Amino acid sequence: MAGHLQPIKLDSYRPLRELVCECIRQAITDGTFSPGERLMEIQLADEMGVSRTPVREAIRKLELEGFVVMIPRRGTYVADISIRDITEIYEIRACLDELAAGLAAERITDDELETLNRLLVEFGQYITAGDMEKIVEVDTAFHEVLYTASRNARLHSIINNLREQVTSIRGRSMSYPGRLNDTMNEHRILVDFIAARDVEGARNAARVHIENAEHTLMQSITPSR
Amino acid sequence: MAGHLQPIKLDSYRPLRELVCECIRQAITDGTFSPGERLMEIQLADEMGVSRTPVREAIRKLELEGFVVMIPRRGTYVADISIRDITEIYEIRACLDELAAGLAAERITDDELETLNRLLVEFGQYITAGDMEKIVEVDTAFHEVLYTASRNARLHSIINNLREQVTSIRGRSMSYPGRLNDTMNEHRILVDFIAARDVEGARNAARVHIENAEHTLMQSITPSR
DNA sequence: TAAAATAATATTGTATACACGATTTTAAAT
DNA sequence: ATTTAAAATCGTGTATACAATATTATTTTA
Repeated sequence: MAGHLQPIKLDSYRPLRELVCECIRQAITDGTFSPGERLMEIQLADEMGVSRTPVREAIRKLELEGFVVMIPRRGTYVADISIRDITEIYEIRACLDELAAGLAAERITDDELETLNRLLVEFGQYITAGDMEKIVEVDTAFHEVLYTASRNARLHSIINNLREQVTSIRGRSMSYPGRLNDTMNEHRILVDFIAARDVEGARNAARVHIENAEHTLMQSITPSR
Repeated sequence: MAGHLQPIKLDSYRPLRELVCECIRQAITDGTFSPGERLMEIQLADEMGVSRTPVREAIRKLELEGFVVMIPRRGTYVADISIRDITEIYEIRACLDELAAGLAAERITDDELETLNRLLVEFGQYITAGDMEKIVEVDTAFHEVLYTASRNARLHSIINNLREQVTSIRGRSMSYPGRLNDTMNEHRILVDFIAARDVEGARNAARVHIENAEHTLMQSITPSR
């Protein structure tokens, strides 16, 4: 096993299974658990200081979200992401992000537009400062506002899920030379189209952005082949 | 409570939670449980002759799939579908079915194409015979082959989930005058474009089909307003 | 020594027991 | 009669216990 999990702090009012689920998901996306690694219920439960019951329910959820793979009677394994997976995910995302951008161009509020512009400025500042943690935070906030502006909660959650499925490897893509600035520029273009209420322009900008992101991700995964 | 559930037959090798999950999902989609109805774990467990554990895990899954809504410490309720939900779902489906049709036009095998044509013929025969059960069966098989042909398993499962979320009310849409024949014709057009490997044509046909299905569904839900 | 069979162990699947919180019912007071 | 408070009831949340199965280790046999 790669690393440790911190014990669950049950200060919250939320069900344990939720906390446990987030804890394991976090551990998967931040690399504490490696792809293919086996997750054993008793071990996880002990490390987090809870019983197997909430752990099991959390694992069921993670299975649906695609973070783990369950083989009945055999156990649970951290999902391994393949080239094929990335292709599938970005095939769908190109389509859904295009949809979301078009809807946002029609439905976004002035407040949200202002927030997007502010986040873009912050994004640039953190690139200059080289603060990776903040960059990820601002990027996440940016997409959150964008997808909210589509006014389609299901669309929002489907895209979020697809995004999360590649978070474990997105780090590599972000450290790809020049990719951060490209990302910012592509976001800038997208926001400008949305601000102009140009649906077609926004859709194209979104598609281009996703296709570039996929391309970089692929490059950073298969570096020297 | 509306109706009864049959006890789970554990002839199978699959985990109980899977069987229980399908049983409850079936009961929701076929109307045994009404929207808004409360689902109580002990009661469900007793009716199916199992313990609460697999029932709970099944409910977690159904929550992720959108069939039930859980309020912590309060209970589980059958999800109620609203006009807003339908709008959201079909907004996404128009986009994803378009994608799937385009991919299928590129990737379908001759065998699959043959199957689609055969299913279309059967569809027409069952319309003439007025056999609703068989119509649903053939329709499901048709879409299954189509989405498989897209060669994108995630896309397949996302669309399937969106489809299932409206199954509880799709019955009304299917009994809408003339809709079945329209459906068949639209499928015919789609298959012809796919057979001709015409990606753009297939995409358009798919979009039109979904938009029409949504329109009919809306009509049949708000009949006299 | 290698392969197969059998025993031991570990882990998942399911059931049950207990704890906590919410809701409802009942009683009392205004 | 209505409102409030308290207690009882009911259901979910969590923990633990038991059963079934898969894996590993060991022993036996070729």
